[in-house]
Amino acid sequence: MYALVDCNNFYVSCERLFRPELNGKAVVVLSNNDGCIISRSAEAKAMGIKMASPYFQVREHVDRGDLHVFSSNYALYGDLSARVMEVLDLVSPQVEVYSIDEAFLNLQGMERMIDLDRYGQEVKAQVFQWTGLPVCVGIAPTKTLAKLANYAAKHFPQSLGVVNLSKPGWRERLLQRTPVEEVWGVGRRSAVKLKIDGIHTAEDLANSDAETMRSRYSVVLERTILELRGVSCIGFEGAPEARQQILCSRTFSSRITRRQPLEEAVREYAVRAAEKLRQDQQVASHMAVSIRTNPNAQFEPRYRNTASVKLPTPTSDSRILIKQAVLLLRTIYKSGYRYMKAGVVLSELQPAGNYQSDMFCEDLQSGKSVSLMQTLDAINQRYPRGVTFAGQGVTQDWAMQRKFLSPRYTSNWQELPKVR
DNA sequence: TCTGGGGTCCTAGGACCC
DNA sequence: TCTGGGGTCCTAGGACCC
Repeated sequence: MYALVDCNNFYVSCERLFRPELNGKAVVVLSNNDGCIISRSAEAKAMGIKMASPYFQVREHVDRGDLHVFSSNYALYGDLSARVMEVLDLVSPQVEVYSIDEAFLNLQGMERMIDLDRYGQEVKAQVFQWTGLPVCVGIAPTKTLAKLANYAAKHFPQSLGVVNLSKPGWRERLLQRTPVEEVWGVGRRSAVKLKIDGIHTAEDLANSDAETMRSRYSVVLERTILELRGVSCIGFEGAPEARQQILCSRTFSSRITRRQPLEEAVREYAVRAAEKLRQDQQVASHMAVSIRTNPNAQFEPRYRNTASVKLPTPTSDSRILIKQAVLLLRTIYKSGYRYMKAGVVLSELQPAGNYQSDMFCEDLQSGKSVSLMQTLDAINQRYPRGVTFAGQGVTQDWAMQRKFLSPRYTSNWQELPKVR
């Protein structure tokens, strides 16, 4: 038995926590660079504002004053997320953090000892009391059904935010009422195809022939079908697996037309990726750099390209990664384009200090390199951007735009909320 | 004018081995 | 007219998640 605890409109709820006057108002949070809408309050949804729609399409509402808008503030959301997870750790024996705003609880064996509906209500009340953030809870024998239960808890107010599908009859009724595209694991592409095949509801999907669906769609969809029938195929993962790749990419605040600022950006992303790598105590042996123009632009030349390299020996040294990133960029850079975005991907990751070195190459991960990077990280942790590489650029005019950024209320002494 | 960022898993097809 | 059978590994691309 699983519970899925999911925060309601998480980013919007985080912003409202420190701006309570916005409760009951239409609020949205934008993606990086103030591009798209990625979180909406119930009121914003009711206005017909769609998920992922570009900001400029709803700017009218903002100008009229009937919509409040925030830039993404990940320092704030990350900190509040950690607090929610801490509460869940206290109320549940096993927690699997699934994303920034949701977690699965493993309730195996508990159903015989406690009333699950009441437990769900207690979890919800506890998170709200200790963090101020509203959550909904879905309880069911498989993860896919727990996701569905959570969907129901959010959509049917009479549920009071908790739905338990282990009660007889509930699962069938919910499957009948749920459109197939709301099922976890059914994306846009499959939903279109499923409807052509006459499968419109979660119930239709659960009743379809799993074998046939596997060959017509995929083994992933077959698992979803079994999960909807109550056969658990997706296991509980208490301890998170080591990451397989680290990606750092950003859209620029405005288009870049020269090589030099593009190189700055790529160095910056390589440094960011290397920092994450060291944080995970891993090293990488593969790197890719990609650049692209605006794929949505109708009337200007489009270009996108990626170059990659296998590193001679695995490393997490920023200096080496910067150098490689720039070399890769120079192989794909073409002048005459308006570049919109660049990215760096590190892959083939392994635990640091536990890899096969190359007999014919000098080991890049020498003792001096390790202690230099440790020093760098220690300084920058205390004083963000305290030490940078000159090539990362000083003014970084291309850096992303966040015009509606709220203070880092919980993670920066200078930005603590003031009570008058 | 203006459209995010960071991940995972699966599959098909090519290249290769004996 | 007619050219085997059984594998592995790698990569790119698609689909999905939040």
